[in-house]
Amino acid sequence: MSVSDLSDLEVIRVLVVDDHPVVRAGLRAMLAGTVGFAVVGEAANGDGIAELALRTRPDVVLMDLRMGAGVDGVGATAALVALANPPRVLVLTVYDTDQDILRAIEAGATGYLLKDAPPETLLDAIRRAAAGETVLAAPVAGRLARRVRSPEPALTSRELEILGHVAAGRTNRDIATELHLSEATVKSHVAHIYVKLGVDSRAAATSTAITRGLIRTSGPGQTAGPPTG
Amino acid sequence: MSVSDLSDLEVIRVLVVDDHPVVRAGLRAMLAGTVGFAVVGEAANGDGIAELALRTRPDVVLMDLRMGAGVDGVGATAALVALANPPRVLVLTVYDTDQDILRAIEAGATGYLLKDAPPETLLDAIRRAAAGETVLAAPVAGRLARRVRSPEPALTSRELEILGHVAAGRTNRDIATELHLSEATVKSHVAHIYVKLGVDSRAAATSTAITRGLIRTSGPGQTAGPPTG
DNA sequence: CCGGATGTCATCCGTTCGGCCGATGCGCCC
DNA sequence: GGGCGCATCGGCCGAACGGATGACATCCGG
Repeated sequence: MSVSDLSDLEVIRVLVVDDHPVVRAGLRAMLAGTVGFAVVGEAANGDGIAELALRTRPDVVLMDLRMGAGVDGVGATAALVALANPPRVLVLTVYDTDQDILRAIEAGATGYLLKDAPPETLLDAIRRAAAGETVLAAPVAGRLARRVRSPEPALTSRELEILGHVAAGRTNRDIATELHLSEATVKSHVAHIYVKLGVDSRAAATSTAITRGLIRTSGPGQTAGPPTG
Repeated sequence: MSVSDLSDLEVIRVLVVDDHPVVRAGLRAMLAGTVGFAVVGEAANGDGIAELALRTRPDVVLMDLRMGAGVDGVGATAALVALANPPRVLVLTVYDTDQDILRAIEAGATGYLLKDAPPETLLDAIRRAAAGETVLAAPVAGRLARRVRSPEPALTSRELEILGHVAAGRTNRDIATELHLSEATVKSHVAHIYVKLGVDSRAAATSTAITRGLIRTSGPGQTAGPPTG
């Protein structure tokens, strides 16, 4: 009972959404040790984020993008900006891939920061976000600028689907069978993918797809079991 | 002036190495709010970590693995365990790939935790580590167990080299030329790689290599420049 | 000293790929 | 109505790939 009772005046009310307890503790500590900020709530994922926002009435929501379980950052951001009196959503993540950045901004995020940002930068960003200003981390801004200068053609959903199978090591024929297509059609899609990615082989396409976050790799979770003997 | 003056008795001295200010603040806050712990130092990377350890004399070092610049976690861990009176190194990271885990443990880490661990788990792990106990997060232990059950054959350095080129989209002939080899030799290596990875195409090998952290991808940094027109 | 792993090279052969040309149909927007 | 992007097909062909099999040299450890 102290700062948070000053009835919204001068104090920026912050809601922290991050699945890492350590990160939440860090943000809480940083904001508690600075005048002008009040952490009004926390969540480990996007589940019920709208209700939480209505209850805690934050000015700024610090949002992690990828969270282990539950609604992810993009979905939570979309849910928040759809509110009647939406808070500003400031994405705070370790990932700076084009895909993540674009999806977050499209979802309505006011800013995009990286977790390795120094405290002053972070505090300043929250203030700017609260004021309605768009704030982007330098590397993020660079990516967006580069993207505008040389717009990378977006893959269609069909192409992304095919790309996923290609990265999984499937042959054109396998993909054709699985998607109920002609092999010629698959080859056509693959050729288009190559052009758009600036690539000329399945391996290179796979590499590009993964590093750009175009496809979701199941990760090395299920080991294919090499010799298995 | 209080806890840290109790001359090493009852208090576990902790050194935090992490390139994220937010994470450092979080660990500091969590440990400061718990009796029996004292944060005696911080670092953003592994540079000069040995000297810092000698000066601050930590019982446990909380070590991040991948740090933006400077000496990485594995190197820092190795430097620490080589000291005369080495502190226990507890790796605290978000990555749970086989490669990261193995390299950290080989370097001499006492434990391996994931950053999404709840505070109690983390505090308990630090206590156990200080007592000399090996402590592994559940998912990490599972990976190691699975690896023991079905030991994944390690790729030789030559094979890793070839794999890197394969993942870059090079043809066998290109690789042969670049490495001054016969194309037959490259094919032979690639075949061995397939067997060891449990795979049968370059795309699948690329996918496996990246998700398992076997190769270092330059990332989507330098856009191949698709149509460039 | 011999077995095993590693690295090097070779031949053969069927399959797949990638590039190139073409075509049709559909929805959308100016 | 006429593009234009997208998705769907077809054929052709040279190059590359993947699998099988064998060979030889080196090095290391039992």
